[in-house]
Amino acid sequence: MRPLAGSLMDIRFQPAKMIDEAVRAAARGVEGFGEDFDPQVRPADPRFGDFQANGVLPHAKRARANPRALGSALVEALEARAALPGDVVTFELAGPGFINFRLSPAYMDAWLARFGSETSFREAAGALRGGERVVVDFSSPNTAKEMHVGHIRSTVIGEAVSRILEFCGAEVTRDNHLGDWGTQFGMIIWAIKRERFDLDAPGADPVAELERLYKLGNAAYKESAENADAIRAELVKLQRGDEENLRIWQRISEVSLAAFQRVYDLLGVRFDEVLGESYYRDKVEAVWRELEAEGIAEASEGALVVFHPEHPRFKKQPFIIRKADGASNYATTDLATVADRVKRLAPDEILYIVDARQSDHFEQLYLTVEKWFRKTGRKLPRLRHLSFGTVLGEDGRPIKTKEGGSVKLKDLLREATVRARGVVDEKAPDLPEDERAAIAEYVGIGAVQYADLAQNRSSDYVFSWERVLSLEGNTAPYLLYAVARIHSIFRKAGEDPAGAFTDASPLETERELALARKLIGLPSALEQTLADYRPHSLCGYLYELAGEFSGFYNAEKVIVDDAAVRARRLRLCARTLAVLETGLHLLGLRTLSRM
RNA sequence: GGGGGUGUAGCUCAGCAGGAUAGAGCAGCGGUCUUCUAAACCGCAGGUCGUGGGUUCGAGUCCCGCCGCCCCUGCCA
Repeated sequence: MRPLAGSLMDIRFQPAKMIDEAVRAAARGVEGFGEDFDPQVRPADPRFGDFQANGVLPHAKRARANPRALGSALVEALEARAALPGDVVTFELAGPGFINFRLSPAYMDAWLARFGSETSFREAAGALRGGERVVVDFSSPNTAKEMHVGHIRSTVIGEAVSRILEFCGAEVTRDNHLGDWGTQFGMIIWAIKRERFDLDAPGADPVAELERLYKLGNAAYKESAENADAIRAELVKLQRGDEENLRIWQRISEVSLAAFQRVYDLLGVRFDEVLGESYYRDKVEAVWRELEAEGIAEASEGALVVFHPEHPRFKKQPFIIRKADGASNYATTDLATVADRVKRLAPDEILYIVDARQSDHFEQLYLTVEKWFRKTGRKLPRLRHLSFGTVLGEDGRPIKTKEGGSVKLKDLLREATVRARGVVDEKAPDLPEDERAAIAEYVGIGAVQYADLAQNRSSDYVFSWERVLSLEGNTAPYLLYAVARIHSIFRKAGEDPAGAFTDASPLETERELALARKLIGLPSALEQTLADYRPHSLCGYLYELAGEFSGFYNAEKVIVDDAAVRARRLRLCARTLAVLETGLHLLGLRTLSRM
């Protein structure tokens, strides 16, 4: 005999799944439902319950049946099966044919007892994406240049998506696909040699020096044909493997990476692989050879291109994989990259966290890879371009400095910290200096990360310091404050959030139940976030949870004399803390115990 | 010209494969600190969901037309 789908002895991390399975099983025995019936179990408006099944309505429509009649037959079958006993969840037919489900307070207590820490959440969530291998391609700055605001969304979203995937059981490879083999190197190398610039003593701000040298070379290139020839010659020497130029190039990469790493450390970003375009330089020949041999690529206007005759647009718009001058471009390296990743890592999915302007490029890349891999018998992973919009200034134009240049990421993060410091000094002047500095960094940088993540990634967003660092609304400071307040409660109570709270009496008040309901919504929030890789879903959930907590905190005294009430409220606090901290960590933020 | 994105409250945004009375925050107005952090909470007010059709029991969500803004459209990435 199969164990019951739900019982207080066997608490599932995802109550929605428990309900879904029970409804499907019940439907199999009811006239009018087929195997294809999808109950469409969703989190519900609290007015109606914890979950609702909407599937009866569209099913009745297809079957030209009365939805109420179908619905009540299904509800009866559900009652008869006892897979969802009344001490676990109650349900009823409502409205035109919805089925509303309400988890019992006893079930909520049991859930809170069973799942209580980042570790237990991680274990349970591991089923969501267990066994999948995913490559996440993100950040990808160009060496010899500063990281600027243009890199922030890719970096922050990529890290958050990676963390969430890992948390849900996937085996993730984070790859920083650096732009480290471009034409800029001819200019820089030329300028470095001319200045006899010492790359081993590059000064306080090495990347700024590199940018200066690049500009010098760039100006010289335009200045005279003689310079231009010399600069091109340096690039050719590098690409042919000239030892000195390769050594300079290598040093430039090291200096750049060290600077990137400082930004990554602030943002909590790490990579498993840093394979820039240079890594693929001996792999592009094979791409050209294979695509030509398979008849996928053709010569056109001197270049090697791929057309897709079956596609309305790409039958005319070429995917250029070799320039007329014989050089590779990013299409070439992206093709080589997919082949290399498939060979080494055999991923099920590759995610490209790249801005929306490059969607044509990725569409063409996928079409090409599909044909190429099919013909050559390679395993085709799912390829997904997770596009995102532009960061705009308050004038609605892409964000720039007053001078019109691009805003450097390290300057942005520094300004965030400085601004946050001002608030900390005002709000918490009694804390020691070093702690105020730490709070300012966590809050300031977290605020910038969060502002980016809380926004639906597909739209542009307007960056405003006032809103980012606001202490109200869906912001990092608000969430971090909620976390700090909960820590404070435990300090005051002299208890440990990791405690067992065995004395806890059953949840009772409306506020308690509402908060518990929201806590149990974590799995649904993770699922929804993963469904389309949109971290703002998780942000929205955390914000609602923090709001629910604030309401609870304001209405119900936690530290009370009655030991049982105190224990159950402390347990709610501990669980809220665990979910908030888990969620914020998944987004890449660092949390605080005081602020 | 073709394609993609976007248009929801004064502002910034949510609204999950169509589902129950469209939600937040800011700004505005009014309340709440002798009690666990007031960086908080509670309340009031604010909407022809760009626009015109269509599909159906039901449309902010799907389809078609139109309008505004952003972006892409052969050798940058």
